[in-house]
Amino acid sequence: MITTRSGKILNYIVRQYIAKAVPVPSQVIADATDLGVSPATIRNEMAHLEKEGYLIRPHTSAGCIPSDMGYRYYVESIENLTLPREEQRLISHTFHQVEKEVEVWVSLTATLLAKLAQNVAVVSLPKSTDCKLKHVELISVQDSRALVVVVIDGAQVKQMLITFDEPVSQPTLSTISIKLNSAYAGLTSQQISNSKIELSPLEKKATEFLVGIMQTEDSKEYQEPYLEGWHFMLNQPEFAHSDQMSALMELVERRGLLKVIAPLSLGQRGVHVIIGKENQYEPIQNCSVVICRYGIPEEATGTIAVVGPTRMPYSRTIPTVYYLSSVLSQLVAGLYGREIRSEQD
Amino acid sequence: MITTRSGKILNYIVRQYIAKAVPVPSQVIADATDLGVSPATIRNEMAHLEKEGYLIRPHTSAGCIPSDMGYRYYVESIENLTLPREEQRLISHTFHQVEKEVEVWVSLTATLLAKLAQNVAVVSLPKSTDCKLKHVELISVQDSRALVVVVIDGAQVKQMLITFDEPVSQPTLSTISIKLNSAYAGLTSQQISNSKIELSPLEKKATEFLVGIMQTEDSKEYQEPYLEGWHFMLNQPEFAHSDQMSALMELVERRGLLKVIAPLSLGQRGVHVIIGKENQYEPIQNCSVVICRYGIPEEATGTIAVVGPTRMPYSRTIPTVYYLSSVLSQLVAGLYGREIRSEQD
DNA sequence: TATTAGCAGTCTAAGCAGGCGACTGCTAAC
DNA sequence: GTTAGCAGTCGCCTGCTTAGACTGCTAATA
Repeated sequence: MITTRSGKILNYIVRQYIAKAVPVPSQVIADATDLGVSPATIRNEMAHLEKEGYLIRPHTSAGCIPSDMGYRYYVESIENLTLPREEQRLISHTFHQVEKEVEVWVSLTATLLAKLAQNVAVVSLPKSTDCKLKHVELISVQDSRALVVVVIDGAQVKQMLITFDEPVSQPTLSTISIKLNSAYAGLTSQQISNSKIELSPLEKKATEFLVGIMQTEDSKEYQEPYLEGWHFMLNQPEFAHSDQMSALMELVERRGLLKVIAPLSLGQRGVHVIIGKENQYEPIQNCSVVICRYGIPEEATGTIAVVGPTRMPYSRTIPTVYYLSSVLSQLVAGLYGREIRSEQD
Repeated sequence: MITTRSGKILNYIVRQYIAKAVPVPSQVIADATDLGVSPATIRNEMAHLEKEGYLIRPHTSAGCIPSDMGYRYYVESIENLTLPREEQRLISHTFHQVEKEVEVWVSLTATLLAKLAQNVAVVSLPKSTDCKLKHVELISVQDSRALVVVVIDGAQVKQMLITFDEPVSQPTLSTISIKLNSAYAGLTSQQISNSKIELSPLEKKATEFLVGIMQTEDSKEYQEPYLEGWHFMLNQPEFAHSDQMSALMELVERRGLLKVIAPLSLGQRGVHVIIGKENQYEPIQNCSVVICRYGIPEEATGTIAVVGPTRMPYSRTIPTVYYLSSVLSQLVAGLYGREIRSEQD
């Protein structure tokens, strides 16, 4: 059971350890806090906290470091912080200066987040649940080859090469484009493949590809997120000289990171923190993940997250993730022709 | 001056050191080579090679390791190897199984290359020197907002959000698209902005954006290459416990790697190897780069490279890079409606 | 002159002992 | 419940020693 005083002590230990990465001795706590008690008393409390699992002692004659439980307590105590106005302004300013493209926004978010959180940032593109066709265009590349360009609701653009059995001219392709657009605009891949309009063989083939692209898009979960900030992690004392780093990177490069962390945030609003062993997958069990969904619920959402050592400056990371997610949400809402009121304004 | 015998010895030392990562003693050389001389003689030769700068001795009582010069000698002696037929087939097979998209090809190349070379692979998208417009399309997103989708020669598709001063309907946008296409198709950004046709204010604005996108594309040098294989590098004994890794990663994440290595291969055909201090930039001076251009010279080219420790299996890496570059060249040629004969078939 | 055997010399890596310093845990007093 | 004080523990650093791995040199040999 945690009392007011032991809570204060635990809190201080976590903050101090996050800042300095060395075990915190009782003397320092007595000096730095306003509890007005001696180191000996602090030690008694520390012994309690250790017994209850909030602290870990690397060895008998050393100070304490927080356990996952200790971090958890700390994180619960600091939630709903907001980013200083000043930084908020700086961030939105940066977004106003770049091209208006989803990819650019997401990539910028990753860069900013990595820099601000001094850790690995992971940001996925917003993904529609069941994407709707906005526009399709066929463009000749070579005699019998053409490019199918598909614009999906939410300003996503996908393309694919298609090879017909015979040479097809651009005018023919344009005619097909017009027909497909008028027939399919606004529909989902499901609806398109169910539609019963008359199609020439060429149109049929184009439709097949169109449906294929949209289905790929529908089934694409958490692919190729934007990743930044590896070097920050390598600079952390707990990773610099270990080979855990290598395992983590391999996970990432096999496109596994988002698959591992994203499900944790599904269906829940707000920022979530997963600490150490709370993670299900071994390679990140000495990491913490600060994660949040963004976008328009039920329509198009993405994931934004920070991965770092459990010893992570949560009090900065959490509001940063939160603010960036709300900025991204607003931008994405624009693409879908919606306006959402930011909760933070 | 290198004699036949000292050449053989140097060669063996390099191969052995690449394989084992430990200094090579004279005894081992005497045992493993067919020179029929004693370790003492080998030592004399080694002393020569050291004096001339081909070898380095980590300390007096240790075997030798190759210097950059030593690696250079070795690399010169093994160039124009080819990949075994079997592996070639395996690779092209893999390419036949994926979607026909440049991004997918390039990404697959990076993945394969990293795995085959067991090091960091860097592959940039092919870039046209002066890109030509293939097709442009305006698609309504929200009342006064639209998406400009631009297809560039070579199957690259770019898009950008545009905001008009007033709401514009999709039919109006379609009309503009048709006009712009008939006027601009096949032209470069230069030619488009010079063209003197009558334009409505809306068309003018669309043209501005179109030109903007194309110019961005023209000026985009070596941006956002596909990178894979970091974890292999972390596993290398020379990087596992050093912080050179961190510097290298930072360089990469500031989008600097290709800028650093790509100029080295410009205007030259074939595979190039840059060893250690031959690199101009400090963070990669203990790395080697195996690099090659691919694509259609004077039209659209990209870069494919492997970055790894100077102690790198060149005899595998060089042919792998070469073969993958020729595969990519052929694929890209298809997109531009050309056929090139592979030099390797 | 080129090669070689043999040995002394050099340097690393690994293991051990001792001392120092940093904290804690405990105890007994307040 | 709190505290001072002290004994005890443990990690870390230093210096020392030893074993082992190679080389460089020298003098003999073909």
